[in-house]
Amino acid sequence: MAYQGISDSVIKRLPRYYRFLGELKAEGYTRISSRELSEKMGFTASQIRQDLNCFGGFGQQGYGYNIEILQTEIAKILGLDRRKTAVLIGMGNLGRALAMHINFESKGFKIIGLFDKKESLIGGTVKGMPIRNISTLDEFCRENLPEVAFLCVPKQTAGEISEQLIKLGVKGFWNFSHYDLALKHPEVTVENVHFSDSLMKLSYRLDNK
Amino acid sequence: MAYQGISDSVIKRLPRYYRFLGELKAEGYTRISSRELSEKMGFTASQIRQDLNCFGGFGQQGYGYNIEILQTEIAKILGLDRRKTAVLIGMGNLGRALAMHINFESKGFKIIGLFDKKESLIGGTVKGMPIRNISTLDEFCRENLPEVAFLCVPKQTAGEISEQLIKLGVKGFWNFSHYDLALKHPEVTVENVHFSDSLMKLSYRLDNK
DNA sequence: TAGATTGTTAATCGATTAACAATC
DNA sequence: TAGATTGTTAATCGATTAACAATC
Repeated sequence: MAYQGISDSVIKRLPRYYRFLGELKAEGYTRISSRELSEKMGFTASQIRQDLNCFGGFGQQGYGYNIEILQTEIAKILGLDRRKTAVLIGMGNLGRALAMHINFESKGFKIIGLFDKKESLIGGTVKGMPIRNISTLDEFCRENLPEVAFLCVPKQTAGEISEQLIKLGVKGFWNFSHYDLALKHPEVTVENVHFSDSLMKLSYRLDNK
Repeated sequence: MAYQGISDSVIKRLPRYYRFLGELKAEGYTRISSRELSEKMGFTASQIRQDLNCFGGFGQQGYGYNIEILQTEIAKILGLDRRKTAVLIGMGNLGRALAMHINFESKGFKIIGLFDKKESLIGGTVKGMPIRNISTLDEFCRENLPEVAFLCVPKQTAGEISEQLIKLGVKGFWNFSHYDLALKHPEVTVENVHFSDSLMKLSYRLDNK
């Protein structure tokens, strides 16, 4: 089931629904109405019903939504149940923090390879996985066919490496560099995390609230 | 100069303008038209002119925009020239990565204190700054009055600590936890960075492109 | 059945794009 | 002056909110 024509505005709210439903489930709730959910989440009830109805009628008139079922449906929509393989490029502080911190499995990803170019890092392990020499990336990818790459390298390196990865069949990037991947390669999926953009927004809002 | 009524849609594009103008400047350009900039950035020329005119007429008819001046103006709008003091709470992998990786000064921030509760971390240093015991946070804040906190603690801890910080006068948060600070404290400024939301969006788009 | 709440259509609001007069 | 390009108003498009009929 491939959805299309669903706007980004809707998609960006789905992880939040997923998270809140998980919390409600953990608190022992089994059902909830769009009005109650709206109060907890800060969206309007109307928006919640609109959003969910992009993907199907998960609710029941007069009753509301079954939390367990709804959360499972959203997980399916987000593709969390389909395991995607990933390589992590760049094992500096950030790459290491991601590798150690994040529960990738629960978000539908599995890291199958860690890479860096720095001699002092190569051969070390993180969470039991060896850090490989970036010079072996080509060979590794041809053998293991990762679908996605997490890019934790500086801007200067990002261009070359992403080019290489795309040729090797990588279809998506989680991009922490300031290299403008989406602009250069519109054919692949790019999700950016730009810390400095985020900080600048915070800066603006502190002064203009 | 406090702007208001400027929409979030506009604000979120400002860091990108700032970044691209910096690159153009580094490449030796001195002027650019909205049309040329639109081709480089992937926005429409119309949007660029609209965005910039929220804050003033920085261009010149028949000429375009002076890159140096425009970038400086955007820096002022974003408040990058006004130094805000910050404490970083939580020196696990993520907190450490941020402290080491990011050039806070150029984004208008200065970290004045690092905190954790873990005995093994306390007393260590990162970039020459000592990691302090979280139990001394109260005292430290009363003396040094940080304006902002970077929150790199797990969800369970985030509620209590943010409460404490708000009482101590902290006005803004860079929030990496899943604790819903903005919902609980609408009076403070909150900028969230949610890795898992970002990953889930990537997951969705991989399947539905 | 009566009450509640969804799914869905219509109305409103806001953001983006297009057009063009002002002006450098 | 003629050409270029902004600043700004008007038109369009999309997203959010409101309303309500369908239905559990």
